Amino acid sequence: MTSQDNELDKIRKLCDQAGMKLTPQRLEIFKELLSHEDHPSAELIFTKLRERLPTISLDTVYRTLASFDELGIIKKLNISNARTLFDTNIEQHHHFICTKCKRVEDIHWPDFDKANLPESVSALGSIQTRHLELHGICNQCLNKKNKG
Amino acid sequence: MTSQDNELDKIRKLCDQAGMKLTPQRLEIFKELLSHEDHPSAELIFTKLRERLPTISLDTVYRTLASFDELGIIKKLNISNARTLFDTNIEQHHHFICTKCKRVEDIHWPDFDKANLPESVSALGSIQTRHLELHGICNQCLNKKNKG
DNA sequence: TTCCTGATTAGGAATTATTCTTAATTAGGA
DNA sequence: TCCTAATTAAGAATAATTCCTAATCAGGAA
Ligand SMILES: [Mn+2]
Ligand SMILES: [Mn+2]
Ligand SMILES: [Zn+2]
Ligand SMILES: [Zn+2]
Repeated sequence: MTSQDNELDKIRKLCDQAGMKLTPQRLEIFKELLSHEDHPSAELIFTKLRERLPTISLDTVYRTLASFDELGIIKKLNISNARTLFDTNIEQHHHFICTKCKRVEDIHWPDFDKANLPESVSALGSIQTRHLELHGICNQCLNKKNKG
Repeated sequence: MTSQDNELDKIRKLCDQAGMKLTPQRLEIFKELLSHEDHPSAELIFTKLRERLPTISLDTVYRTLASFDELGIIKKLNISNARTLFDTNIEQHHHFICTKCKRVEDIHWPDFDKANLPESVSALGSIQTRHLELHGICNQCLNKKNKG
């Protein structure tokens, strides 16, 4: 059993539990997501997918990604005010964002994930998730600067 | 000398340093920002401002807020994929965001601001700012739920 | 099988936040 | 006063996302 089969089992179960049909479109969007390790946009998924599924519509991609987000299969990100990105990695992690080239890299920091929040925070409400954004200049952009 | 005079001095100096004229529009937008302790949108500033400056244009508000952001007078926030919010508080701080009502509250956590980042992070590039987003349900929404 | 029903989709129109274009206005310096 | 560069108002344009609707699909009942 390949790792993809494993993932396909997962989506079948999740759709079933949610009472959502696993249509060919949903299945293909899911498979396309599997081939992206990073943070694709709906537009990118749509464009790639159209190569082998020419009749897919952008609306279906948006709708399906929203459903997948609700099911917890992917995560919608709000890290730029341009297009929404989707995270194919649902493990708890954070992000580094290059202010020059907008590159988004995963950051893992389990010690921080476990750290207690200040007391003043619990006074605001019930906290469910924490997400750290580190902004700066990535190495690639730093190199360009030094050379150019 | 009132606290507002103090702030007005600040904007005069900053505009001067940046070689940017302090036009009546920019001054009024700045004064309007002073009256918002929270995270107003460009639209809100525009609407409020139009009451006493009926000819102001939305474009000028957007342009000026972008300039103020570049000068470091305010901070553009990307916490939702709806309208951009601007932070009138430029001191280092973080945010709690209610997933129900979209309320945005400031969080101060100086110990975290001083904490060293993991080594793997410095390998990605040069970090300039850190911004933590805590997502959850605010007390007001929790109360509504219990009552309703 | 055939019919019915509800879910889903494709396609395009609509929405909406933001930016762009352009002509008019402003203010300061020669 | 005249010139020039910066800035503005107004509305058009852009672009990401959502909405609308008719067509398609799939599963169950008859
Ligand atoms: Mn990620
Ligand atoms: Mn704030
Ligand atoms: Zn970069
Ligand atoms: Zn709330």
